[in-house]
Amino acid sequence: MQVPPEPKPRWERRKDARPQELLAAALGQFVERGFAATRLEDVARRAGVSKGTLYLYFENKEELFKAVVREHIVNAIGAAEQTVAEFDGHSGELLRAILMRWWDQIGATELAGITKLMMAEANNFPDLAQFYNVEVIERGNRLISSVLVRGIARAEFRPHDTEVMTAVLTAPVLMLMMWTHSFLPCDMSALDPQAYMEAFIGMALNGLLPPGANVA
Amino acid sequence: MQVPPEPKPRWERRKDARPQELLAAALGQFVERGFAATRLEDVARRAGVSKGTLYLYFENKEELFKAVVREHIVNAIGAAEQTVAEFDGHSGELLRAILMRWWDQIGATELAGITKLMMAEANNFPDLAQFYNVEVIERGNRLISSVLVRGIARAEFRPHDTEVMTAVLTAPVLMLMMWTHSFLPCDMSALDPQAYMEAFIGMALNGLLPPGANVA
Amino acid sequence: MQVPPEPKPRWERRKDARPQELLAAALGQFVERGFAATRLEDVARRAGVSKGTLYLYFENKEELFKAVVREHIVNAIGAAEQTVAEFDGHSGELLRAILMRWWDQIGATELAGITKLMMAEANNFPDLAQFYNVEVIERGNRLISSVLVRGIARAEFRPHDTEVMTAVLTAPVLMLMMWTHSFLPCDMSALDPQAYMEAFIGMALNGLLPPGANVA
Amino acid sequence: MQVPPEPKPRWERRKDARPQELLAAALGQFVERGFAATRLEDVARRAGVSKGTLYLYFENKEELFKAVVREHIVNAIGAAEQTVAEFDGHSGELLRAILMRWWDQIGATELAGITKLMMAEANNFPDLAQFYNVEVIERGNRLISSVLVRGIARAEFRPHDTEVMTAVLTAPVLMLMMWTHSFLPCDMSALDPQAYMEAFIGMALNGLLPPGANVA
DNA sequence: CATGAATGAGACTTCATTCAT
DNA sequence: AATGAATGAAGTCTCATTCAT
Repeated sequence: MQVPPEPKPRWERRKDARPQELLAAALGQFVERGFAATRLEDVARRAGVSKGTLYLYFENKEELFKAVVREHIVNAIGAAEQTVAEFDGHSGELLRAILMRWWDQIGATELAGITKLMMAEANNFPDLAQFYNVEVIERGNRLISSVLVRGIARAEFRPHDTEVMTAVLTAPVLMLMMWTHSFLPCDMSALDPQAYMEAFIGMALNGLLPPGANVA
Repeated sequence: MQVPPEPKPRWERRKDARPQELLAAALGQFVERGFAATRLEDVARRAGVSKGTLYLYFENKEELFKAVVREHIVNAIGAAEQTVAEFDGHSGELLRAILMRWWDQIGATELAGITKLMMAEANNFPDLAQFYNVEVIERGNRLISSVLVRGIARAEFRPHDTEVMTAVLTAPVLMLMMWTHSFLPCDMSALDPQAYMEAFIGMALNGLLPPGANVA
Repeated sequence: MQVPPEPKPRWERRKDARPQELLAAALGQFVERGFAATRLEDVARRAGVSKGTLYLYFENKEELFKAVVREHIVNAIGAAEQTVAEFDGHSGELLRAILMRWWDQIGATELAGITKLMMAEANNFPDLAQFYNVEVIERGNRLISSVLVRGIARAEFRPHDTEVMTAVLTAPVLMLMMWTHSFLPCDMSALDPQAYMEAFIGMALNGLLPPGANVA
Repeated sequence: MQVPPEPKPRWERRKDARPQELLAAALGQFVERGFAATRLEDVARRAGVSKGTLYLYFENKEELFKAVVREHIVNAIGAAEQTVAEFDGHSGELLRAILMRWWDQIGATELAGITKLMMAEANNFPDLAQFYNVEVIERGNRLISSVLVRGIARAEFRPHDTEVMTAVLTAPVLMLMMWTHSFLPCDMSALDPQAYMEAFIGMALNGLLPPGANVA
């Protein structure tokens, strides 16, 4: 016999769902306007609540932003770390998989706006920068680096400085996110992200192969 | 015989110099704070004039910013176009030269802050975005593309979509500028620009070579 | 034979105790922060209930405050009136007793904070001022005055305007309360209340004695 | 021949007078409402300027308040110090003079509201309390104490602890100020300040005289 | 009885822009 | 040409009070 999960009264369900709704609204607004230019009143309106309600759930604007990042970005990194740990094949394929997945799950979504926002405003909000650096950047870089180290160890990549190469390899992806959320929305020069990613990864893998392994 | 241009009295020369001083002050402030966060009062103080004086020379904040861009960025592109037109050698070398020069003359200087600023705030200031896109981005992209076209035509590069590859190739440089003016000042992970540029260009040229031309 | 009042079941006793707990919490918060600056949320938290509960027992902030005053201050005055009625000795001793008792039972306790609060905020909350004036001030003044009248009648005090002298005599005590709850907490100049009260009463009694009765 | 003082242009005169106007408006508003309850917008309206103008002259609300105190209170103390230094007569007369003058120049004026305000809100604004304690209270107390010391030295006062007595003697004056700006405005019990001061000073001087010197 | 989520008016503070001098 | 005083809209955050559950 099934005991249906006791349905919470609407009012309480509301309470539980509220933070998610607020975070979703905040994400949208932050992505559209940036951190400084986002008005909490707009976030509230977007979530269908009053200004004051935001402060029931988040201490202030910065904490609201951090919550958005934790909710949407930090989790995704954990999943990627899992993938790397379990992968069993050519490091070039692993690198391709990780980068494409980064693009697909973050870069191609609204979330890329957060990455762009951080690059754009880190300077003006040192606390946020510190937070994001620890929770996202350093952790993400470690992930990419580990793939490069693996590739070199297995003689699938030519030897190189993996720290620097990590910066080089992440740059085009980051840049594509930036691009997508800066000039592209002003409907300037169209740019096909898939083609861009393919071109970049093709070139990169090619450039990483050990001497003599270059192929068409 | 040449008649030397009558030397202006000092106070009048000062009058002519005034806009330059204002632009220099504005550049510094924009780079440090970004467009929105720059207060005209700070620009004025930095230039040693009053707030009102700014409005004698520039209609408003946006026009002041455009003037900064014209003064410092647009000119540099013209010079680079010259270089390309006159170059006579392997396209890989030309590409390397153009990219390194971009880095040295813009990326490594205060001016990179403008590039970063535009990526960061284009969304919030569509007029600026439009202006910058026409005057800087499209023109700069045409320059890189022309080098790729040249390389393919001379069979020095493998065939590829030059538009996309331009985006890919500019990304790491742009990204390094962004980086330098976003997280690095918060003294996070140090990153050696020279090493970064070398790694990137090395990889890129390697990846662009025609099949079979790969070398150590 | 007395039939003891039927003992209420525990949960109901708790119900009866609830207002007392709320008043205690309110007293503490009002004393610490003042009337305007006290947040009902803090009162509620301090009492271990929710904000809404306060409104079940008290119509609003002002009524809550009035209840605190009635509970803690008004009662004390009644007791003092009793003492005066029953006293049988030199009026100087009676005055000393009343003043010392006022200090010991109110001034030296948390309750002095209410006196201070009223002086501080009467102006901004005329309704509270009116209430406090009738329930506390006028009644208290009548008490002191009656002692002075008694002293003059018995030729134990020199003749004087008892209304004015009441104000003069209450001033140092009131001031000590104010002091204790304004600058002293900021740990400024220490001041020994006992010494202060002794000095004041000694001087006052001395000043009140009939001509020729001055003693060391 | 008289050279009329060159009349400043209206605009500049305005600038010079502006801070005084603002301080006057602020004084009035602070006295009427207290510190926390004073809205800067009201101060501005009272001075006939816009809200923003206040911030041209004073960094924030606290600095505005400090400026009011410096302008109106601190100066008065200096003058009183002068009087004491120059006085040549019985210390009782000096004490009477100082206290009456304090009342006349501060207590009976709008400025008493500042004294009341500080007692009322010192607790909630520790920075202001600190400032006021150093600039006003300690300095004022030193002044009174010095008179008592003088009186004892000249055998015009009975020996006593001058620190404590200073607190006792200032209390009635302070209290009268408090009174005037707390309950009296609510037009409660009238109280004649002159009679109050006379009664207090008479009693106090009487109480301070050396043993045996008591007179009618 | 009790809860606590929600509201919304209102406070301080900032800054691009104007304009009398 | 230059000043700098003045404006006022806008943004973050607070809190007494209400009300559905």
